[in-house]
Amino acid sequence: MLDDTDKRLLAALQQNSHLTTQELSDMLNLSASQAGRRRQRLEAEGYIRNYTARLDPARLGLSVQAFVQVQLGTHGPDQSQSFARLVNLRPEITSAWTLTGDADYLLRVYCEDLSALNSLIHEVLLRHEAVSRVQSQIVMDQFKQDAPLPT
Amino acid sequence: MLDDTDKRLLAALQQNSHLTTQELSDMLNLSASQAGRRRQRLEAEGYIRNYTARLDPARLGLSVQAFVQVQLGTHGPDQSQSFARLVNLRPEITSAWTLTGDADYLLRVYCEDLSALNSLIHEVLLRHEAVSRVQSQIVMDQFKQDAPLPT
DNA sequence: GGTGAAATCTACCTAGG
DNA sequence: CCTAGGTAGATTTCACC
Repeated sequence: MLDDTDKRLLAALQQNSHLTTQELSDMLNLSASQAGRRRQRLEAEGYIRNYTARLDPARLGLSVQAFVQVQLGTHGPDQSQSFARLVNLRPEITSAWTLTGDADYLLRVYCEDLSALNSLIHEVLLRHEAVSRVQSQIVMDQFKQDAPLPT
Repeated sequence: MLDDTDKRLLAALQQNSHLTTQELSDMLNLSASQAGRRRQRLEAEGYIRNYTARLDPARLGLSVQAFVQVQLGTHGPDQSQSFARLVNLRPEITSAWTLTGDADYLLRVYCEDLSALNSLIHEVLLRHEAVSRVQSQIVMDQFKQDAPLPT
């Protein structure tokens, strides 16, 4: 199980994974070798899935973010698989979840502009045979952003 | 602007930010010094916001993920600020967005179990004076997960 | 908890277009 | 003059004590 120091270490790495073991050890009141050893143990035990770089969407020219809810009209496994393949092909769709409810999907999308979002909805999603309804909501502001997981 | 090598570098770092400059240079057919320099330049120009560790929610005992939509009944700036403060206080809420529509919020939450989610909804969110409606959908499956941003 | 060898990063230097 | 590749000193990691 995780003690309090483990939790603080995981919280710190979620905010900045480029902390050195020396910096970590200062934050946790540990020696550098102990901080490094804890990090290795938490990685080996599967608490840390991977280390990633977060980009700035606006800096990349991706000015429109949206969540798109999709409902399928026909609910067979074939339709679901075909829809999943479509989702995986589209780079604007960065994440996709299956939600409780009747074949209800939630997509997170990043587009250059509104017309690209509309094109995705009308010329890609609604064109798919199994899709019965699409509803999008554009993100105006993200006022809490990827806070550390509650441990 | 970004050339093709920059884009591939950013895509690689989004999937594994612990790649060494040597590994990056192999992937990009560059020398190690050039790969490191490009990385520095992209950081300095603001394309990379930060480097983070992604944890495994299930490994941490967070077995329930959900998206919660919240509508406020009264729409003044005071109510919004008060609601934003509440959101920031709750560790289960890891992200929060303001969406198009009338004071409509989307929250991403991670809970230990269903009862913790219900407690968050009924004893925290619905207790707030400005909240008029709360609708939650539980994540059954994430079939696309934080793909690299389309560059 | 500490230490040292190995790996890694990065500032500087040189070469080529 | 700008971009690419090489090198060496400094930093960081990690296996061992």
